[in-house]
Amino acid sequence: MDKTELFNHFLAEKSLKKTQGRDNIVKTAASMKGHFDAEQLLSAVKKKDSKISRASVYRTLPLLVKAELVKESIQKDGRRIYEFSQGHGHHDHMLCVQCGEIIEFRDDVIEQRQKQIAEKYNFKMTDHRLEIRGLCSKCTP
Amino acid sequence: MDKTELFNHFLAEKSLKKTQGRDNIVKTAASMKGHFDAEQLLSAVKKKDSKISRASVYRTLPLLVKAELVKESIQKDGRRIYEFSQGHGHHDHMLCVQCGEIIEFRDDVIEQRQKQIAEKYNFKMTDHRLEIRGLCSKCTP
DNA sequence: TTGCAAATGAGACTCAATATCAATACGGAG
DNA sequence: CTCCGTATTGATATTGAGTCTCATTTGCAA
Ligand SMILES: [Zn+2]
Ligand SMILES: [Zn+2]
Ligand SMILES: [Zn+2]
Ligand SMILES: [Zn+2]
Repeated sequence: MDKTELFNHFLAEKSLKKTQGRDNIVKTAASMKGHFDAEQLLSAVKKKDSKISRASVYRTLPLLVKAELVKESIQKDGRRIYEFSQGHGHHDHMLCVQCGEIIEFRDDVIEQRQKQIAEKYNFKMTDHRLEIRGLCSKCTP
Repeated sequence: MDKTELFNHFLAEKSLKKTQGRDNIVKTAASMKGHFDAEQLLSAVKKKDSKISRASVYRTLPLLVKAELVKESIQKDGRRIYEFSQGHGHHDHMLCVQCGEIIEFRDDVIEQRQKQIAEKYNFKMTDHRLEIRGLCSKCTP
């Protein structure tokens, strides 16, 4: 089942309607390489449907996040960025404050440890976000 | 050396001036319990000096962060929140999405592991942020 | 004290994100 | 398939945290 279909199932489950706008948005999001923000996605969608509105993109992005097709993260300046989940599952980020490069990683020790910590506090973890900031190898003097 | 003095030293080092406004802001920040945002701090400072401007608070907060007297974090909605460093050092957060409670924790296994991951990528970590989201014990059905 | 750069207050401004609302399009009932 | 109620949309106004501007004030060193 491909990503677009998955989204249609999600819409059906939630009694939301399958519309041309939403379809264009998922397909475009799926075609984005790497990280993008709402405005970049809007521009991209406009190439297919010049009448799409900014509001529709801003309204659809949270749906894609809920459907787990898109991952949202928040930068230091508070702006939201997204990336389409190309099936490579959960991962965390290292962000270079100099050149902006984003390195993705996944460490099972950390993942596991978080579960243990949550348990210790009787906290029911739904998700988490780990961002390591600093300088990447290219930017280290 | 108390926190206010520490800030004065910081100002001197950076050739910044010690002013009444900055003094009121540090002292007020130091008296804040738990987490607060810029507007809450502004209100609090206004009780001592009704003429303090929003801009001064917004200009001073980054100084407090640089001076390591205040810790800044960014919420899921992009807003910045702060907390005065009562000397209890680095810690990460668990945030209850239901009631908003913030649980602080520190886990050395995770702290250590992050250093190792950064090293593996020749990444020079300056700081990091880990936020675990979910439901606290009081909000679990 | 004097002089000047730094800092301030007040408010204009920015810009991502949200809200509004009339017009439109979806999709289930018939 | 057609009809109808409602979810969705586009266009635009509005919000709100945070930043910028600039005339005025303040700190501080000579
Ligand atoms: Zn993780
Ligand atoms: Zn870099
Ligand atoms: Zn940590
Ligand atoms: Zn709770």
